[in-house]
Amino acid sequence: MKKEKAKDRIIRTASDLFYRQGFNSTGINQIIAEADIAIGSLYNHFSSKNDLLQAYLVKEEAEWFKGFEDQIKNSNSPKDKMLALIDYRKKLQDESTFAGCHFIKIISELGDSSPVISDFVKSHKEKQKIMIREILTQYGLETKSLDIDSVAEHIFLLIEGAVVTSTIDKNADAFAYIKKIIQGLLP
Amino acid sequence: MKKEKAKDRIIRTASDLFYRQGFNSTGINQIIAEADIAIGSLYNHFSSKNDLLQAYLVKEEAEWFKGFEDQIKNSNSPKDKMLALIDYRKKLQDESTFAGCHFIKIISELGDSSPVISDFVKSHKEKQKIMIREILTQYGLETKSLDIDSVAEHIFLLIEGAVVTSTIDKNADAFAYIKKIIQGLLP
DNA sequence: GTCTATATGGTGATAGAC
DNA sequence: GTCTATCACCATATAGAC
Repeated sequence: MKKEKAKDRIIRTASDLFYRQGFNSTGINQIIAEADIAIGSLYNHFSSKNDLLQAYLVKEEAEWFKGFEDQIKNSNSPKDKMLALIDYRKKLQDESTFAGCHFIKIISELGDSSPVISDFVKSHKEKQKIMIREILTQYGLETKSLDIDSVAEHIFLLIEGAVVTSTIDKNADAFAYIKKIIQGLLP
Repeated sequence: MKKEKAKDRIIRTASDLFYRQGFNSTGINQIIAEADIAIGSLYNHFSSKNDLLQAYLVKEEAEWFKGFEDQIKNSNSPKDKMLALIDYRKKLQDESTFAGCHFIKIISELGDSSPVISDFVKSHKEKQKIMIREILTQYGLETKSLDIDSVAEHIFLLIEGAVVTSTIDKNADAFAYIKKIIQGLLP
């Protein structure tokens, strides 16, 4: 196994700190200390702290979809895939001890002060919605009673609600609720 | 009209800045400058920046429930009250140009670093849930088909999802969706 | 590419005069 | 109760040696 490169160590450390402490509460000095790297090296790889933030979000999005593909591997029916999506969001919350969604967190912290970040997050959530619609589409023509757009939005909003609620409550109860509801929504 | 007192001016200014810029991005110096107050006066009224944060959240909660009472004034049926709740959350988002929920924002920014704040937010959301259950209870015994706890949780999660989604999307579309869904859920 | 040293300005908080 | 002056520390970012 090759030694982890400086740049990777920086971004891994920064990601972890941004997520756990928040972006503004994480200083450059802490990042370089925990990554065991010099400040000059950091600014050699990243032009600014904001640049590092963008790299963090890009990485998280890639890992999000990769992790979901993993979760869904053994699901065949559209219904199983949708339930796997709920299990996946629940798993992410469990494993982080309910630290919340990376993307909701950063928007909550930065507001609209950085349009690049706002646009990225909006686009990320849009991708998730599209994914939900694609799963619903796999039901095929036989279930034309299914209003795909409406059901997709309903499911998406329930999941987002469950994620923020479980973050506040520090437990996964909300996921049990929405799993039951969504099972009822699907044929 | 009496002149606004120093303490009130401090908390009003701080609240506005905490909400728009975030807590960590707002410095004491900015607060005293915009409130046109000396730093010694601020620390005379509040023992720390965290103390000011608590005062902000307490004030926001009081205003939240007061504003909701106002919104609901002309609603008689339980159904109208529930729809008024959705309109109220939508109105708060519209008026703040989708700046989001004060309580979700602060938890997203601080994580679990301040248990006093975490507990306060959790308790605030619990109060909202209880309120939803109370409205459902007003349907009375004749609609025993209504599983109050389940429907309350369903409605609550949809609203929370709509609030975070509208914050990210910077539009109120999600509220139109959940209003339709919730109308369908209620007798 | 990585390092040390440093620049410049802001941070929350305190002391003590009036 | 409000003020000014000041503390000790930390922020992000840059310069230049190796």
